[in-house]
Formats: sequence, C-alpha cells, structure tokens
Amino acid sequence: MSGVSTEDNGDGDPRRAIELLWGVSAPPRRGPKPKLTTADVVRAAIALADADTIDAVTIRRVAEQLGVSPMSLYTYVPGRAELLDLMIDHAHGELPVPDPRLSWRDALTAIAEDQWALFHRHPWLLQVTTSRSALGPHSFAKYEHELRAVEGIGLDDVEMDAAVGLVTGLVRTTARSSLDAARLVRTSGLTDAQWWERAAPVLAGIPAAAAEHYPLASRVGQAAGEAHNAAEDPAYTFRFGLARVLDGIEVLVSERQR
Amino acid sequence: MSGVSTEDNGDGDPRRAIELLWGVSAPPRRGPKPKLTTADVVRAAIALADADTIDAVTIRRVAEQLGVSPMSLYTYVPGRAELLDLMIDHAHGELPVPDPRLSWRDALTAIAEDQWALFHRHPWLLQVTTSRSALGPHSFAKYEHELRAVEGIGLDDVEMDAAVGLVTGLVRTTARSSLDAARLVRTSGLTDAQWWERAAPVLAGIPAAAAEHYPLASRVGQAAGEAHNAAEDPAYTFRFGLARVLDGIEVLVSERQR
DNA sequence: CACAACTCTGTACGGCGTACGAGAATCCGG
DNA sequence: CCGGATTCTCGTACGCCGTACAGAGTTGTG
Repeated sequence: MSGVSTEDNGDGDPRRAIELLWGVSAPPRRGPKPKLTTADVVRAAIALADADTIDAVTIRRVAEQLGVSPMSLYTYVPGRAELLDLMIDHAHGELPVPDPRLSWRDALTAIAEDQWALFHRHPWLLQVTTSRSALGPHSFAKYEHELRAVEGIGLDDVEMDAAVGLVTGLVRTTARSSLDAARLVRTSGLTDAQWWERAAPVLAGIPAAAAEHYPLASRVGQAAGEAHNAAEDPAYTFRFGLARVLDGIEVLVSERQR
Repeated sequence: MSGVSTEDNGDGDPRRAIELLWGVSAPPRRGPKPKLTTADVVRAAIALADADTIDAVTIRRVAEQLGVSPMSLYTYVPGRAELLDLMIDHAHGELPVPDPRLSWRDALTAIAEDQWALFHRHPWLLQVTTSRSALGPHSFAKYEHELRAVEGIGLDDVEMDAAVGLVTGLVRTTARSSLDAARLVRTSGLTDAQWWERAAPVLAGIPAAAAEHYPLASRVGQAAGEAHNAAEDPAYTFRFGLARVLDGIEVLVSERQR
C-alpha cells in the first residue's frame, strides 16, 4: 500500500516570499509586539518534519507547537507553501562550504556526501520540491558552491549546470530510495523480510507471477535486496552511482582537455 | 511560492492489493452486477491525473467522473493509496519491450528514452513513489527488461541493480525538473521570463542578493536558463546526463573485461 | 421462496488550508 | 496625554479531503 503523492500549488506575487527568504522586512512600527518571528515558525515546522514527515507540518500543528492560534501564523508566513520554501532554504544553510582547494572530483564527492548527510538529517527535504521562489540565500549559495567545484575544468556554462545537476540529482534519488524504504519499515511496522514473508504466499498463488517469467528480476532483486539489508549498504547504490557519474564526467573533461 | 509535498500512508495486509495488481479475483457469484471494474476506476483516475495533476485524483472526483457515488469506489479499490499503486503499474504497461538484439548501451538508451516519453505522457508518475506492494506485473516486467539490458556484460547482480537504478533515477530527476518547470508555468500563469521580470526588482532591492556575491550562480544560472528556454532544450540535461552515466558504466565494464 | 452474498449509497467524523472580521495591544502625531 | 492608525491575535466558518458505518437494494443459490 502506500502511494505517495505530491501536491502542487503556486500563486502570484513573489515579493513577500522573497523578502521572507532573504530576511528583509521592516520591523513593525506600530501594533502589539509580535510573540514570534518567522524564524521561530520555520524552526518549529522543521522540528515537526524531522520528527515525522512533511505531513506533520500543518498550520494547525505548527501553531500548537508554538502555543499560538493557527490563524496567527499567517502573520509570519503567507501560507503553508511559502513555509515549506522557507524550511528548504533554512535546511540548505546547514550545508558546509566545500574546501576550495579540492580537485573537482574530490569537491563533487564532498558535496555529494554533505547532501547525502543532509537528506538523512532532514528526510522531508526529499518530500518537497523547490520552486522558483525558493531561491533563498542558502539555496543560492548551495548552487554557487556546486558550480565552484567544476569551474575551470573545461566545461561551458550549460555543461557546468548539467554536471552539478547530475550529481545532486543522483544524491536525491539514491537518498530517496534508501529513506523511503526506511520510512516504509517504520510506518508499516514490517521489515522487508517480514513483508516478503507475508507477500510471498500470495504471489505464489498467482501463476503469472512465477519466478520463471521474471528470471532476472527474481535473481537480481533477491541479491540486491539481501545486500541492501546488510545495513551498511544503503549507501552502496549512492557510492556506486557517484563513482559512475564522476567517471562519466571525467571522460568528458579529458575530451575537452585534448 | 509553491512547495510541493508528498504524503505517506502505508497499511497492513498486502493480499488484496497484490490480487488487484495481478488481476486475480474470483468474479462475484452473488449480488447485483457491478457497474464497473477495477480497471474502469484506474482508467478514470489516470485520465484525471493526465489532465491535471495527481491531486485531481480524489475519490470523490473519480467517482463523479464515473457517474457513481464516492463510497462505491471502495468496492473496487481498498483506498486511494492502492489506487495510486494500480495507476503506476498500469502506466508501466505502456512501456515497450526493448529490442533484445541491442548492445547494452543502445538498450539502456532506448529504455531511458522510453521512460522519458512515458513521464511526459503521464507527469503524475513523478509525483508518486512506488512502494513495496506496487510490485505489479508491469513494474516487474519493467525491471526485468532493464536488467536484461545489462546482463552478461561483466557486472555482478548487485552492480546490475545499481546500474539500472542509476539510469532510471537519472530519467526521473531530469524529467521531473523539466516537467515541474512546465507545470509551474501552467499553474502560475507566468513564464520563467515573466516571473524573473517581476522578481528581479525585488531581488535588486536586497543587497545580500547582489550578483557579485554569487558570481557563478548568476552567470551560469542565466546561461542555463536561456538555454533551457530554447524549448528544444529540456531534453538537454537528460541527454547530457545519460551520456555521462553511460560513459561511467562503460569505464566499469571495460575494467571488468580486463 | 428464503437467505446469503454482494453492490451501492447517504450520512457523518475528523482532518486540512485559509478567508473574514472582530478584538486587543501598541506606537505616533497632535 | 490622548485619539487614531497600525498591527497582532483569534474564533468562526467554508469547502475540500479520505473513509467508517449502516442500511437499502439486487442477485444467485439451496
């Protein structure tokens, strides 16, 4: 069970959202002292998401966490969507600045590992997608640092963008599958092994699902599944993919240098 | 604006879901003739998702589309989550079987392009993640065919799994970013250019956002943005990434062959 | 013909985001 | 020092959502 769906929204004027992201807002001259700040709201929301999933971040629950009525959150944040954007940028602020002396390969490796770690600290980052207005200072800096890693190695601008996108995309997908699996175990209360134990007899009763119809899928799926359960392994797919991607970029760089 | 979130669920007994996926169900012996079939429901749901987003797939709207009361859908489908699983497997059924005579490189390329096309036909596939019980016949076949492409080229089972995961993950991320951008244009009613026109003055008023603080991000971001708007281009990142990934796999294959 | 099995439906519950408008607190200009 | 403008806070309410539950209608079987 368990499909996972992503909701969209999207609205009009970006001004307010951008101001919030960049922390520029004239402090109010009149009126009662605010009980909170936008940062408080963002922090509370992140705490909820960290402890559970992004679904735990509802206006009502964030407000409760802060001891405030739901509607008063709208003083600090235009709506839930913008709150998610703020959470993303805030989390990106945790990424370290890569050492500028590293080779492009080591730099991309460091970046990939930092992001891998970030996703494991904040799995909800994989449950949201950034949008145009999510371009806050930390997301900007993240992109800048990624590009710095591949600057001057012979790629043109569009290739640089594609190359860093390739690496960060890899981290996203591998982290996602590793964390989705972990979350599934948590929410279903069944380990993969237990689940298969339960599912196997059902599948066995279905002729069309017989292993001989899917010989490779059965063999490889089992091998991969066992390796995956080795618990030191979720990172295997990540490291494998990273090695391939870096090798692939290296091929291009070598070509360019000739 | 516009964060996008993914919801989770997850429940207990997989039996019913698996039976639905594999289409094994004793037809009812008593009772009134069903007005619909599970396949009808799945098709209607896919039509709604195709025309809009996955959010359009609500029990109430699917029922309305079918001229039936919301609750009667639960006769055909255990719940919304399982409906999403069924939609995924159904869509995977549209993937062609790759020509077995192709080289591993051509086969992976064909597979990647087929999936790229599938995601563009059914963008909602990128808004849902599969779960354990989503292992229906077509998803199984998809995995089988992917593995067939890299069989016998010198990789072990775990590497085969990682390699095809790498390619399919690449397609997902690149298709996602291309389609997210397109959807954003549709729902916000603003093209990227229009949005930047509106956002630029706001950013200009923020000293911290000045281009000199993010020299690479500004330059490369603009170049990539312009190239991206060339409209023949959304596929560029995809083809770039695919070439790198295939080159990277090739490096490994060559090593193994020695 | 009676009953069991099955489909279909209306109602209802608890959740969600957030529009609206009223009240309370605070600061500024006079 | 006071009155109005401004701002924060909150209760209520609307329209969505998934789906639990119980009843009504329909059909094949013994």
